[in-house]
Amino acid sequence: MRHSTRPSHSAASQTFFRRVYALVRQVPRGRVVTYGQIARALGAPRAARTVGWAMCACPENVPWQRVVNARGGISLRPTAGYHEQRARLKEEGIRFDRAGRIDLPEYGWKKI
DNA sequence: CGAATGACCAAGC
DNA sequence: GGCTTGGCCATTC
Repeated sequence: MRHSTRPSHSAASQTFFRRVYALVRQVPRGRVVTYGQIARALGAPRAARTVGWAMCACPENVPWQRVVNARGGISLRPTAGYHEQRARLKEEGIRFDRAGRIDLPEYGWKKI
């Protein structure tokens, strides 16, 4: 559907960001995915940084807290955002080890 | 259009 | 286990 009267160029573009958000929205509660996984799933295995940039501008309907780095850690520096993400994940039942990292084999979203 | 940006990643010490 | 370095890439200015 959609013949969308897009202003011009890039109907296929749709912006990489948008696809990132669409994917993150599918991550179930209590599960996490990494930036690299998202990049690979979108066909851009080397665009993990871009995924991170996308999260920086992520809209409200996206469970951004479920996106962590390849080591199972929270990428945000120990700021308010860091504590909020950690609190939200704990609230979803996810446990952190002493180094503040998540066990990806256990909590990683299997579907991706 | 060139340069800067950034919530990454893998490899090396 | 932790810190540093170089490479990556879509988006913004």
